[in-house]
Amino acid sequence: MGEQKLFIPKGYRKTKQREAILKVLERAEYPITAEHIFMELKNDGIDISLSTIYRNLEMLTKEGLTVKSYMMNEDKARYALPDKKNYLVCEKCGKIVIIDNCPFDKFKEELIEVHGFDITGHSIEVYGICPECQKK
Amino acid sequence: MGEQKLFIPKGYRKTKQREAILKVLERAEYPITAEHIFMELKNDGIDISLSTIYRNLEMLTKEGLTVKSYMMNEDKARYALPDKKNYLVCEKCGKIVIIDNCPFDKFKEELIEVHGFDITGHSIEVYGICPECQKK
DNA sequence: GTTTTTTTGCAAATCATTTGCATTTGGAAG
DNA sequence: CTTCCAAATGCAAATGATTTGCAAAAAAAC
Repeated sequence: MGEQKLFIPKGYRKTKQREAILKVLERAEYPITAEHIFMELKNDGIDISLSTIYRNLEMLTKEGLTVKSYMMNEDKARYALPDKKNYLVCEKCGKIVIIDNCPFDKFKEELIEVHGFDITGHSIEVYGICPECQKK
Repeated sequence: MGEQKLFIPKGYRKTKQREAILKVLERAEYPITAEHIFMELKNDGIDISLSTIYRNLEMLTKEGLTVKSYMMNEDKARYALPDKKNYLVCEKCGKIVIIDNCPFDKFKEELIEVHGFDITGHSIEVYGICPECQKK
């Protein structure tokens, strides 16, 4: 199933902190914050410094292994593997649902044609009310 | 042409600072930062406090008159009128181009069907290399 | 094992954004 | 057009996420 193959990019060393961070990102179901990773690891009994987490997230993002994003009304960055980059957020309960078949791909061609850009990436965030909250 | 009709939302007072901020947002061609508004107004000879700008942007965003977003590799928020919400960013020169005919609308129905969300908003950010930078 | 270079942890520094509070202002009511 | 009060502003201080300097620890190289 959802097996990822996150690896430590070439040129960087393999450390237990680095691997632990990757593991948390792998099992996360949606974009998470640095603080979230910190807590998660604390639960796992792994002691790590927040700055190490930030430094690794910066590296991973630069290397394209993770994607950084911000959620509406939140002041902290979230990080996720690229396949969890597009998501729906429920404005009531905060539930986050990943958009699997990214609708964007179908528009890519159109955008290239209209604007002439060589497109390298994108990020889509959608807000709404989830089915459960609609019933209330 | 591009005439906007930004107004001060009902229940809020008309102040010269508020109007000045709205004016800057109207003439901006893409999402701008609070600092940008501050500078712009300083140039216009209008003296205003940064906190007033932040307070107004928060209000405008809450009222739906502006949209807040973050750009890749930037740590500060940007604000724009809703029609300038979706844009392309050149990774080389930083040029920003607004996506006029938002491709998203075509997917809205599909998303509603698949996830059952009642969709209230979205934001799309696309990265790439602009035509000029491609030539270099 | 020893050396070299990267990574980490800690504490202090940054920097965008927020907040408390006294003062000013808009505009409703008289 | 004066009076009055809530809303808005400015300033300085506080906040909170993220970054950074530096010495110690740990990888990979030798």
